[in-house]
Amino acid sequence: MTEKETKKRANLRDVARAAGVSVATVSRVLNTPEAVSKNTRDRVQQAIESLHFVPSAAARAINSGRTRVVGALVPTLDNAIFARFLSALEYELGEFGLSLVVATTAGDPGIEAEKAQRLIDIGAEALIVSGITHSPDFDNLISRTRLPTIATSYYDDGYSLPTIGYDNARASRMALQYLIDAGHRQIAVIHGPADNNDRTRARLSGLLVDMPGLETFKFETKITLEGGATAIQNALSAGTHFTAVMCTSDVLAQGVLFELHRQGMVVPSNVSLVSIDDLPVSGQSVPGITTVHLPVVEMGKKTANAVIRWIEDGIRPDSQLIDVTLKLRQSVAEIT
Amino acid sequence: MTEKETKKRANLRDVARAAGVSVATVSRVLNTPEAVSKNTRDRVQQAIESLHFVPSAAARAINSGRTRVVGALVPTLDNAIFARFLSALEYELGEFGLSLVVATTAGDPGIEAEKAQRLIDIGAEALIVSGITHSPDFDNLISRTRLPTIATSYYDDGYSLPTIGYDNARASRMALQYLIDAGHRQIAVIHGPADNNDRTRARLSGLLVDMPGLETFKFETKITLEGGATAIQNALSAGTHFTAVMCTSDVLAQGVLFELHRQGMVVPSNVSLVSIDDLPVSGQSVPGITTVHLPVVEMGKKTANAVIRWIEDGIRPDSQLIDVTLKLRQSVAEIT
DNA sequence: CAGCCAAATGTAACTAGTTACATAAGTTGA
DNA sequence: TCAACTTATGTAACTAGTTACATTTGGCTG
Repeated sequence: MTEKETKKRANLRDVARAAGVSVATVSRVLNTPEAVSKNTRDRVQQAIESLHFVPSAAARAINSGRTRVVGALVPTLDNAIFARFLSALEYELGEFGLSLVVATTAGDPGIEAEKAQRLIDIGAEALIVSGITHSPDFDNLISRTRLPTIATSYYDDGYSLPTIGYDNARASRMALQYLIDAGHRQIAVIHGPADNNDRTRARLSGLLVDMPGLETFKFETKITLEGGATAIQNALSAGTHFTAVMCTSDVLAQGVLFELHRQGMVVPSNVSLVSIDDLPVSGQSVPGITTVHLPVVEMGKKTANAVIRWIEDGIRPDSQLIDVTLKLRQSVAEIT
Repeated sequence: MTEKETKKRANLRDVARAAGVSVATVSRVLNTPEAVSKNTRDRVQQAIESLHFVPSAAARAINSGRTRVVGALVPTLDNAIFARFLSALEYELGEFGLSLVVATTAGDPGIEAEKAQRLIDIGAEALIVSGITHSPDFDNLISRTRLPTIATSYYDDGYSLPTIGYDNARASRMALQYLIDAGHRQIAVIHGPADNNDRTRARLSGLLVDMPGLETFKFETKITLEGGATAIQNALSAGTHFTAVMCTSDVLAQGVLFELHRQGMVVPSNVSLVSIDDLPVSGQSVPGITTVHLPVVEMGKKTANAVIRWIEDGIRPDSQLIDVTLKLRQSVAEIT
């Protein structure tokens, strides 16, 4: 193996030397080829090919001040609600030539701060996070770097960062109200961990309706199918009477539905079920689950566009409230 | 608004000037703080704070030659099988200080080549792709740039890039064989688009078992719950007789299961069902679906480690075959 | 108190591009 | 035929860091 073969990547100067031109000319071939005569252009192209030259992204970035990278921090990729959001976000950013770095936090503010630091280290031009509850380290980082950052899945006009999201409390109240209107008064509420999760807390707060005779029984569990199944088992064996189950996310509702099915209970004739998210599965399951539609695809688009305006034109976006609607399906029966 | 406020980010020189030291000293405070006296260090730190100084990632990268970014190209984020893979990949890469840029291709080789180019443009140190079927543009790009690239979800020792994945043909044959062993001879096969998808094609090829009396009826559909539901409707109304359904992915199987349920057919007493993927939902659904477990989390880890060795130590990984196993659950009945 | 060494800091040359400005060559018109 | 202009190319100074090497400073020893 000769010295030459082990040598590192060719740079602009190497190409210029090989083609017998100046670095400026090579740069022109790359960026404004029409400004270079066909003859020289071909010669430079050939040198580029034979040296396997690929321009350094870092060197370009240092000049333009742009990395064209946006970072997103989400609790997990395992819940389709985030995957769908990221999918829309990635697509829309891509339309504007921006790339998306995804970092998962497992819902841990410490990990979030760490990964946010890393995203900044790699030169992310903007950050997208979930919710408005973050660690002091994270808050300091954002205020110190003044990096364009948008909080999603949560609307709060008073927050220090622009928020693009929905009213989580309203979403759960809509679901609850539907149960109430159908005559339900004893309701098991199955929700994810409330610690460090302002979306969950907001959804729980939305259930604090002061109504005589209304009883809710809360069961906390992890947001997985299995978590939903375990929680409804607990609810059933707790001996409390309830005619309906309300889940704070569709993954839980799906787990509940499966477990009820397994136990021989039929939705909605034995128990009613409502939820929040409206993942595709809630439209396909049997019965279809009545759930509050969270427009995460729309949120992804709006977030992407807001980010683009912010980093491209320096216009800090206003917070945006995205409307939610209750999707009526077959999982709720009237209590007569 | 004064000139000063609209000015752009502070750089090393600005900090040095403000602290009354040289750029080298500021750089030392950042990288080897112990080499700087407490006094100067504090002074520099203060200047950094007050100027909101954040070191430029690009300038760092230009010196180190490292961006610490890895790019992954997947067909979609909407299928949990890819989300789970990326999740494991991101986690493992993160342990080594690498960030993951995710790009979706919608299974289109043209988009894949485009996004690969963009990943290279932003300085990705390595690429991870799905399968071994790519556009000529993509192939040229990889061979020209010699960028470390690993093909996943597919094992093929003879491919030009290292592959880390499973034997897709074997996976589907395992599922089929299980049906055959249970006495099934008429089998509806529901699969995703075979165009541009070598995983699907390999899975279909695994079904070409030469066995007297064995009949398979193929139905192509899009890989969504709804796609599965539509396909099984078509299979039922096609008038062909089958005692079992084999799906090439769990999302389809789930759609089939829901639709069969909707039609009042019971799995497995009326129809048996097998699949490939082993998403969590197949363990929770009723009945649990017998499906071939694809170890995507393990694949994510192995891919991450291979990438790290490649870019960190220059050791190009060998292809790795990851074993698949049939996960027995309750969706298959014996034909007697 | 000179001499020596280590610690602290500075100078300037790197990394790999882009680009303003200068210059050379070739074309056109008076 | 020479000024005026266009076109093509080169020179060198930027971008924002890192780092090898040089220099200064201070403490300790003989």
